[in-house]
Amino acid sequence: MQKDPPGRARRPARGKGSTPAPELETAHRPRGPRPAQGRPTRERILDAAEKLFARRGFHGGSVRDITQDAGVDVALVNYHFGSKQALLDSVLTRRSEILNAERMRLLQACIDKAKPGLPTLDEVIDAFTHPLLNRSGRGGPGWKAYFGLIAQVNNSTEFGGVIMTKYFDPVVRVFVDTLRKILPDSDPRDVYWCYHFLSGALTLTFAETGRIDNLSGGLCRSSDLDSVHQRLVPFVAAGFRALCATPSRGGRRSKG
Amino acid sequence: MQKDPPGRARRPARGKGSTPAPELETAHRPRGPRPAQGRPTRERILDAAEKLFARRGFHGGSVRDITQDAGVDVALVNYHFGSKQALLDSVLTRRSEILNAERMRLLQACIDKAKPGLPTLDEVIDAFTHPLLNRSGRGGPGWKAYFGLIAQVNNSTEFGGVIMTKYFDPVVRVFVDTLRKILPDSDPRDVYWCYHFLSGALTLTFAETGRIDNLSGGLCRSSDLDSVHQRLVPFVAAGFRALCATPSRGGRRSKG
DNA sequence: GTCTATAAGATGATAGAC
DNA sequence: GTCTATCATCTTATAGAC
Repeated sequence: MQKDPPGRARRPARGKGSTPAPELETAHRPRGPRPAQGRPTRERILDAAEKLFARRGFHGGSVRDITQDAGVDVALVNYHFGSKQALLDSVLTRRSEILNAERMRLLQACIDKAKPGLPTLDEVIDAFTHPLLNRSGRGGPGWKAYFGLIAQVNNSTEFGGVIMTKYFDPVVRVFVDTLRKILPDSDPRDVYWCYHFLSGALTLTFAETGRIDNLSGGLCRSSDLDSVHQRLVPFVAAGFRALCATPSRGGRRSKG
Repeated sequence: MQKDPPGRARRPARGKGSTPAPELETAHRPRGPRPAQGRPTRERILDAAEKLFARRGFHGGSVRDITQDAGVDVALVNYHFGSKQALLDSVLTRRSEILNAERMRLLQACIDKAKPGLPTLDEVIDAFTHPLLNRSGRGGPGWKAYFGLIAQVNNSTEFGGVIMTKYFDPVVRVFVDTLRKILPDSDPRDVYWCYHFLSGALTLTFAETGRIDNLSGGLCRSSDLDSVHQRLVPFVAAGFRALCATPSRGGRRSKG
């Protein structure tokens, strides 16, 4: 139920092929000060929004901060995206599509490789986590910021349920279904809760808060995502095996 | 280095015994409209802040929203706490002290019980997680909101490192030290990372976003914290065992 | 597509009466 | 300890010139 911006197109049509040539300073541009660096305004805004939303949250990063960081005019957020909320949506969409495609590709690859059998638990968990941790660690500052934002969204009462569901759960369903095939005796509820634990452990990693650095006296570094990945996969796999190897009807382990 | 509020005490002295009697409407109060329900203004503000910070984040919950929800005047936040940031600090302190005390008590109890041996992994993890999940599930709406806030703070780039360290790491250190005694052959880095995974899985649970409800088609409910606890302890314990049973020098499992 | 200018209201914080 | 009133600034968003 968003207010409809009167008398103007919400999203200007944009042929994907018509991306402006990356020239720096040419002849006569009407007035524009900074479509600079050959990066289109739209992308500049997305980059800055990603960075500031990650740093200070959706409410903490203002449209003014964002446009200032992007080096473009304040009004251009509303011109290109329609509203601040719609800007957040665009930020999340941009990279989630890339990630979802890669995750599906990797999952399918390890399923195919194992045929006519099934892939191992570790292989599937790896296909699910590696695209994310790898890009956060090696994809550059944009990806790093994106995952920092995901970390906050996932744990947010306000956004967690809707946004994560919308952008990631289609792929998560395929992932969970595969896991259930590998763990045929499991109670489906156990599998879902194990996925939940994986999600929490993974997204806290994205936040790179530096807490573990302090806690461990420098032994561990938040930014060392390879070390995390090396450990996250066997940690989670062991958890899945502990809970999902048996049917566990009627509740496990009552306490007290 | 916060600005020093000129010419006024930042925190008015407050004898703990002098809590006003819980009368509803008596004779002649000078002008006050709502110290109502026998709940002191300070507490009313803390309750409302907790609720709104949990719902919309620190930046998303305004001082005006908070005081309106508390039914008190806007100016009273600055009178009682000095600033919005200081209000957040007070919100976090209030319940963390209770939790830390209970966690230490439970941990010590299971250490004593096991003497001259050591407690089990499951017992220690239970002592660490049960006070939180139990209060979130049965402590009432104030506790529920508090943990929702913790969920966001833990995954926040802005606050995660400083705030979690300040309020919880003293107890976490004791916890980790105990775990290392139980897992004498482990690489300390593995133990820290396992704690990190536990922290992520636990705090995502606090957020109760409803995502798992949707994903599981209603099989799991975010609000069913007993089910989570039942599974979290063995999940995490299995993860610890998988990683921390061996010294693992020189990095485990290289991938590709 | 980008700019200037501004609307219309929200924000954190303070001074001073009571 | 609580109120009224207000400050100075920031907020998202829009209208219209170029």
